[in-house]
Amino acid sequence: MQSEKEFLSEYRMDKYERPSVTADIVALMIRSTESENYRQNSGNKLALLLVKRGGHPFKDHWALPGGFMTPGETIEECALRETKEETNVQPASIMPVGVFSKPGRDPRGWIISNAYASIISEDSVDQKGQDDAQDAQWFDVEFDQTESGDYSLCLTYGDVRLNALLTEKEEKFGRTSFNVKDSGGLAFDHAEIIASALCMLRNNAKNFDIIFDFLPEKFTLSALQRVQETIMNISILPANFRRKISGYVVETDEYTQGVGHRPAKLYRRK
Amino acid sequence: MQSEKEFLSEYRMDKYERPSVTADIVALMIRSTESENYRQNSGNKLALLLVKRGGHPFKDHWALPGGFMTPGETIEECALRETKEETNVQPASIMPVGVFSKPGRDPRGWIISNAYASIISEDSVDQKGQDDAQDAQWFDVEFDQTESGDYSLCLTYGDVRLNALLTEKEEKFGRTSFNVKDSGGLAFDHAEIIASALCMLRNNAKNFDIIFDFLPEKFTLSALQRVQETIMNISILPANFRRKISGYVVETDEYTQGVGHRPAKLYRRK
DNA sequence: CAAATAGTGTCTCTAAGACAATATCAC
DNA sequence: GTGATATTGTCTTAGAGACACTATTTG
Repeated sequence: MQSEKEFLSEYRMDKYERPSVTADIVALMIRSTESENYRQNSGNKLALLLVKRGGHPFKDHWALPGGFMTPGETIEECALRETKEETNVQPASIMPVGVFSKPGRDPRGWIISNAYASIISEDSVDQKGQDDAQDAQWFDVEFDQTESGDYSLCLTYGDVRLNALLTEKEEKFGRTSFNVKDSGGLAFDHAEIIASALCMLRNNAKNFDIIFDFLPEKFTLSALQRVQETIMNISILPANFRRKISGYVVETDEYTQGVGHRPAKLYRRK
Repeated sequence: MQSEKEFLSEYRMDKYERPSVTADIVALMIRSTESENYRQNSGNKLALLLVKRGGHPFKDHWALPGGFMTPGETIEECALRETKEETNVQPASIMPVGVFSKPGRDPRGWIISNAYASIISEDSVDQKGQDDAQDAQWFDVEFDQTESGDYSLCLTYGDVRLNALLTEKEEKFGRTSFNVKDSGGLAFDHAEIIASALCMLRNNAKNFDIIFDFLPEKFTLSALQRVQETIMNISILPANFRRKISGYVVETDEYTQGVGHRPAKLYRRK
């Protein structure tokens, strides 16, 4: 009779074929857009980090940052490590998006992707340091449902414009999955991953689960409101937003200064 | 300059070390418990399928069914296949629970688990066929929060009683993760996986996302209500449940028969 | 008729959306 | 003062929970 110790010493991992496992990162940030009027608050745009692929496959196409899982780390640690490597920043939080494992999704072979959304707060990003370092750029994100029911994902950076088109495949357990009609030039199945992540982000923004992570520690309520509006692509009446959020924040005794209008109290997450 | 075709023909998958990937299945069913009174409707209990391990490691311990992912299938297909192999039944739906990849979680080596909850409707299970076939058994589930804030997971099948104890580690994005204080004899990190799945199940039962999958195509509203009550471990007033569910069901013109009291209309999912 | 579930109506309370009104700063 | 945002208050409406009541079957 074999003991467990004996069994383990003789166990061969290469008995079965194994896939390569990656973590792919949907790194998201909310950027403020300058307004022409010095009095007006800045607007907000959702931004997504893409990397231009330097090698095959999908050479010169834009792709999500990510990389292979290595022994001794969890898949979440892998996602954090990859985010840090590509953005030079510790994300405020990472959110699991799903496992993408359709055969043929990667021409190199059997590679399955664990997708994570990485929430980055604008103030923590060293815009310069990471921009010239490599072909990584923050793209503006537009993600809308068309009249026909399909979803249009539009990513722009300067003159570069990636326009993907997707159909809703299934809506289960609060997660939406997609079929890609047109990848818009994005590498692999990354259009599908991005759309899934954005849908999930919108769902989680409803209950204030992630909106704090886009902002620094202290923030105004209207900045927080703009984050939720930007993510969910809706507009909210300030009075109602304040009432709903009141249970999730605590006020500090600090105020904004020199904003050209009445200063706002700064709040902290409760 | 190398073309993509050339690159791919020379690409070696074994350049990096790779993990083994499994799908582990939290197969759940709602079993009706007989009542002593012929007039009373049957009660409900949540049941979970466990397999007694025949070989090392964790020989003779109870574990979740599951198995290694094979080339040419998605991880969801793998979960469906494994469920079918262990329960002899096509699950009504599978719900992703999470990826469990902590180093050391499996003594055999680098093995990461994709956990899925499989919802099985009672009428579809061939209780006998699968029971004597192997050491797979349906356990009654009790999952409660104690006064101290910890969670107690109690699984019983006849005289077998597995009693696990867990602490809440984190609650993010509507998902709860756990630390295992006492595995109760369950193999690997399966106590942690089961607790995560049950939490997620409760969350999804709120919005009626999964409760239909536990029942046959046609059902009474009170049966549906008992499913939600069983999963969420709460009790609901029938009048209020009917009002909330009314938008998600359509009535048929059939009724229950010979139940010892007023017959109920059968409904179908909308 | 009794026991049990099926099914309806209504009251209250809370929370969300709409909107009006006031407060306060930089210029 | 003007223009902008900050902040508060209130009206209305939708939905959830509680509860009382009626309906229908089997034995």
